[in-house]
Amino acid sequence: MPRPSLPEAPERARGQRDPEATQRALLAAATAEFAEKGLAGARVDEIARRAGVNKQLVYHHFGNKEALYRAALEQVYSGIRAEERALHLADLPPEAALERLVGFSFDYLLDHPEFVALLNDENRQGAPHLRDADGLQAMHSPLVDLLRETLRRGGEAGVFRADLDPVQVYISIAALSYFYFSNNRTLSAIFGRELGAARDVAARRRHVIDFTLRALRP
Amino acid sequence: MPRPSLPEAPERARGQRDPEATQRALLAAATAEFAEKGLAGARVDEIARRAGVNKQLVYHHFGNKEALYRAALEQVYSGIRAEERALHLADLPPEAALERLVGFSFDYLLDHPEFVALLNDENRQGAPHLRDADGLQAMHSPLVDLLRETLRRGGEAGVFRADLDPVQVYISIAALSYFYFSNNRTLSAIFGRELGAARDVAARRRHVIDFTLRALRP
DNA sequence: ATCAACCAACCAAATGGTTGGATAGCATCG
DNA sequence: CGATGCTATCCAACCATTTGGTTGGTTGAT
Repeated sequence: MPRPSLPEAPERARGQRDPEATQRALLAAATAEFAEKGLAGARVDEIARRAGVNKQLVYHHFGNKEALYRAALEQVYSGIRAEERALHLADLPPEAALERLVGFSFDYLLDHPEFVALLNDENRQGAPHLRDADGLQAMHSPLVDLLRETLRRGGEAGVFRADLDPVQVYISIAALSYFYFSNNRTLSAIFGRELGAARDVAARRRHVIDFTLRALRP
Repeated sequence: MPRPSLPEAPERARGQRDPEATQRALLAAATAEFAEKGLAGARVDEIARRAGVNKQLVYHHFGNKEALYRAALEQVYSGIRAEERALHLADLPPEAALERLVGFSFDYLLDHPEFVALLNDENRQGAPHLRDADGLQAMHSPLVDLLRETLRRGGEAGVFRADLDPVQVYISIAALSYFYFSNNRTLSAIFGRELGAARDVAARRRHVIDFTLRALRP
């Protein structure tokens, strides 16, 4: 049985209510709109249209445009955190664990361009919405702890340097993948090469893993 | 004799004209405004106010808001390209040359936050303005050629791997510095540590150089 | 050398489409 | 029936762009 509605639109029998589905639809529409156009460029009318609901429901359920933006930000953040927590690296030998960690960082950004776009916009503004987000404490990525432990194990086993700062390494791992996606279009323009093509993406993935592992060797 | 005017405002004796100074002032004001608020968030009124000229001059000299944005983008790009061309690496041994190259990339972004901010905004939009910029051909960074040559020399001397792709290495070098600055606020929030402080910036600079040089070793 | 024509630089105010948000009322659920 | 989800309609503020000019420098014919 095919669903004719937009993917984001809540399915609602005539005259029925489903506030949770409405909020989900609004959040999904908002995430897409804010990712495409940023906070300033996004239009509340368009978000409501995409969600298939009346514009006033934005104000009813979220308060105002900026609060909706904050909700979208928090949601994409909690999305990546959830997947990060599902990574189990303790079972793997240090080098394999690190390869999985780096690969995960790369793959997640590849699969979630809206995360990159939203974070880009938020950072250009100076991250004012993330600063006073509720779950800021819980936002600290579990990856840093996983990384710290992996580096420690690798240091003991003699496959990694022993004097590594996990925070610096974490930032570098994130950087090598994030920059490739966030600046993909300008890089493609500069190099006259379509870096978004599957072939180039795969080559970049290999390079990032290789580059990182080599940098960590003793 | 102190000048009471804003730094961006053209000095103009009463009733005098100076179209070039006006355009410079508008470009400077536009760069700052677009960097702070993005294309969508920037206000033409505010740009004119910052430049100390009448709003209509934006239209007289540049055509419209988007053309002014493009001009600002092209200007910041030509700024970094100019400094890149001033780098002479051929005289240095490969490792020293690479250290200088990486250090330059880092320092330039540190000193030019408006470059990072503008590029962030342009990329989130999908880089439509850079795509049809006039000097696209001339935009190809001379750094890639410098890097290619440096890697070749290092490969022959046995201090670098011989199978390195200069484009991938260039992207990685740019990434390690760019991401730190572009995402500085969210990283600071996540780690609860002020990564913009001079101490942290210096530590990052050392890390980036070290990380890169180690990754390139045979 | 003078001056009238011309045009770029400049300005204040108007325009009109857009947009975030408000108001008022209807519908449905518990 | 009271509270909450929801819709239609409205509106004041905002904002990019246009209009309709004035002003000052330059040019070329006299």
